[in-house]
Amino acid sequence: MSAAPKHDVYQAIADSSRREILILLAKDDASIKEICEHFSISRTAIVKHLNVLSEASLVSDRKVGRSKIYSLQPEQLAEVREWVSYFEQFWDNKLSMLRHMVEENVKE
Amino acid sequence: MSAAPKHDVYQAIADSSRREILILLAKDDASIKEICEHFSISRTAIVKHLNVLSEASLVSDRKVGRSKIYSLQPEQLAEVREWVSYFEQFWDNKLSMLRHMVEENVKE
DNA sequence: TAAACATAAAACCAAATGGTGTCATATCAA
DNA sequence: TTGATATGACACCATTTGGTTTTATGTTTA
Repeated sequence: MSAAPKHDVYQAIADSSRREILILLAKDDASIKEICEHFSISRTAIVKHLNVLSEASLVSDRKVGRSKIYSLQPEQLAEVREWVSYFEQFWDNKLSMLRHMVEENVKE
Repeated sequence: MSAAPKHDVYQAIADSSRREILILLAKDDASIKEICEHFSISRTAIVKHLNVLSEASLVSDRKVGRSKIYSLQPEQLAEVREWVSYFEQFWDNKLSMLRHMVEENVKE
């Protein structure tokens, strides 16, 4: 569907600032300036984090006037979800059993 | 429940060698030597990865004779699963809706 | 006891990471 | 047109990361 991401999604979500940015964007699209207002670090640092998220295809952006608006694009998180779910059988409980059963049935 | 991990779980799973080690340990406990046999990097590098996983409480170890046996301890992955699942509502489908509904009911 | 084995520990290194500050460019508004 | 605003682009820095090699220690086993 798209070029191989330079930064993989695991690396992208390894940083807590980047995870916070994703949570922010889940609530609403935001410009760089708006995102910066939620953090104490410099704009340059935020932009770097946004670039990492962008390379991992976790966000998209569009230019509007002099603003650059970022949107959440969470599809790549599915890879993480699937990787983690492999391990659920080892720490398990009724809930994850049910989830596994449901997913297996749906896939068929 | 336990001391705060020095390395958090997101950082621990950010590296692909460490993810592979976890997959390996999911199949069976293994000594450092056995783990090394699955990789081309040096034993020292493997030991460092194991230390990171250990600090994140994703593995435990026990000494048996001259061997050190590592075991998977996947409970901390629940944090990642929960974080990721927050985003499912933004990309997913009937399946995640069902999952969310099921979980909400179970928790009550 | 001596050789072989499995791990531990330390010193070192290049590159990546997460951060900074400064200056330039484009756009909007008065 | 001019000033304020929002972003882009650099250059720089300290620390961490992922890797190496070398040397030492503890444990079997022949």
